[in-house]
Amino acid sequence: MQDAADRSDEAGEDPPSSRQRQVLDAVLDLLAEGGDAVTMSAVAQRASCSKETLYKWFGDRDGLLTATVRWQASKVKAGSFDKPRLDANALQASLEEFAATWLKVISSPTSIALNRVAIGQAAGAKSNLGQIVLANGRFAIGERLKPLLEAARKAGLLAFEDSETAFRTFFGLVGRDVQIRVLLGDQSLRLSAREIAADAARAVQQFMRLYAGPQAPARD
Amino acid sequence: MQDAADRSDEAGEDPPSSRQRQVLDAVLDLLAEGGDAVTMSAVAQRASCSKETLYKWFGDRDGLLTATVRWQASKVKAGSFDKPRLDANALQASLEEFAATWLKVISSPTSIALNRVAIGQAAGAKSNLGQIVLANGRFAIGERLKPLLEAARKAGLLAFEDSETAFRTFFGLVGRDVQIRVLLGDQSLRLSAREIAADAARAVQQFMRLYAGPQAPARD
DNA sequence: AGTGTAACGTACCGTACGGTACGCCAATGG
DNA sequence: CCATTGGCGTACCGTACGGTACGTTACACT
Repeated sequence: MQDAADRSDEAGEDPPSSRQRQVLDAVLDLLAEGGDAVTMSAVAQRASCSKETLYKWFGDRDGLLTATVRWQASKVKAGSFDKPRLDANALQASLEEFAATWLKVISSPTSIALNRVAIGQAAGAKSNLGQIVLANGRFAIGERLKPLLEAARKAGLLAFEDSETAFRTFFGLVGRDVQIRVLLGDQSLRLSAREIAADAARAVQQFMRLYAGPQAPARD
Repeated sequence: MQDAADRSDEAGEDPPSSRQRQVLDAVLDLLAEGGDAVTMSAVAQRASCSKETLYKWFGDRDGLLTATVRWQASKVKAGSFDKPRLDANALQASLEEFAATWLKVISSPTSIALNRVAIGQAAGAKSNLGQIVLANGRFAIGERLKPLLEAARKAGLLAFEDSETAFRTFFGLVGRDVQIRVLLGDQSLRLSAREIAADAARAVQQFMRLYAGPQAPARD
């Protein structure tokens, strides 16, 4: 049977095939309609494949979930920063876009469900699903934002010692209590596109106020 | 048997008896050593009581968890604000105490485990455990902090339109990415008492900078 | 002491779910 | 046209856990 041989995907590095992507989309579907519904049988049924195939392709439930997180992350990868021309307006616009994107992601049903599952798994010692989610969420966005922050510092628009610390403040100003509230199922929190834009603008304004550099335009 | 009669605790309002508190402490124990270990049998064994008693007292697993959350919350209730004399230093000290207490709570194993369980339950439509946790966590601290913020505004130390919004900013500046990271099991985040104090001081300083009122002392 | 009640311990039931086995079909390749 | 392979569907197994039943013990009240 040579299990070890065809388990090169065990490290989770191989990009999924087209059929596999269909399966992962089925997982995402199920996830979106209530995280507790994601059982191996349900996935197999939804994706019209057999459970045995699932186990062959993904090893076990954890592997399936891990692949799903990576797949979802690969879809969201967008809006990276590459503006060589950086003035105060461009910085503000870029930061607002980052903030709005981030808010949209963390309040999306898919992300909520994924985070819930990962957090549930994080209780038990086994499984590094939480790490995967962190790497593709919080840390990925940090790495994408830092170049922008550093470019802004170079241009004198921002001033800070450590870009990690500056980013964490930005993260806090943008997310505030949103993530914990949606994760705990707070129904009173409704984020429309308009509110997201307003929140993003407010967060960026506060951030700029805390981290304004020598070249930053004077405020009021 | 008159079930309905002796189920006056079904609403979850009655304070637990001493023996019941022992049981709840057992749950807290189990919770702290890995949230997945909290099974009804494990609780019964740890608390040296029978499962039947658990069901009689708490109705079902959800009721037990709910009672545990309330019990834990009742232990943490501390450090409320009642200083009539409010100057900049007192405000800063109070805010820092709030921030430090909050950081200590959300990074404690008990709180992490409790939040994980509640988030896990929040996936399914049933159970309002998430609401309970929110009410005793995020919202409780909000209600405790707002009087302080409003007193500070009255004294001209802070300026803001809406205390809820101001609080949310404070919340974000204090918590930043801490809660999501600990919930997802990030091992690289270690919060010593010293770091917590430093973080609290930084958050308060940033907050005061954003919300300084007319009577606030000039900075640098 | 006798009776009643609360609660302990344990055994038990049903179900849900992760994981495996196996039979069948369909396409591909000689 | 036949054989091999990959994948579908289904049935099945084992276990873990929520919830229930029941016999027994310990204490309280009269």
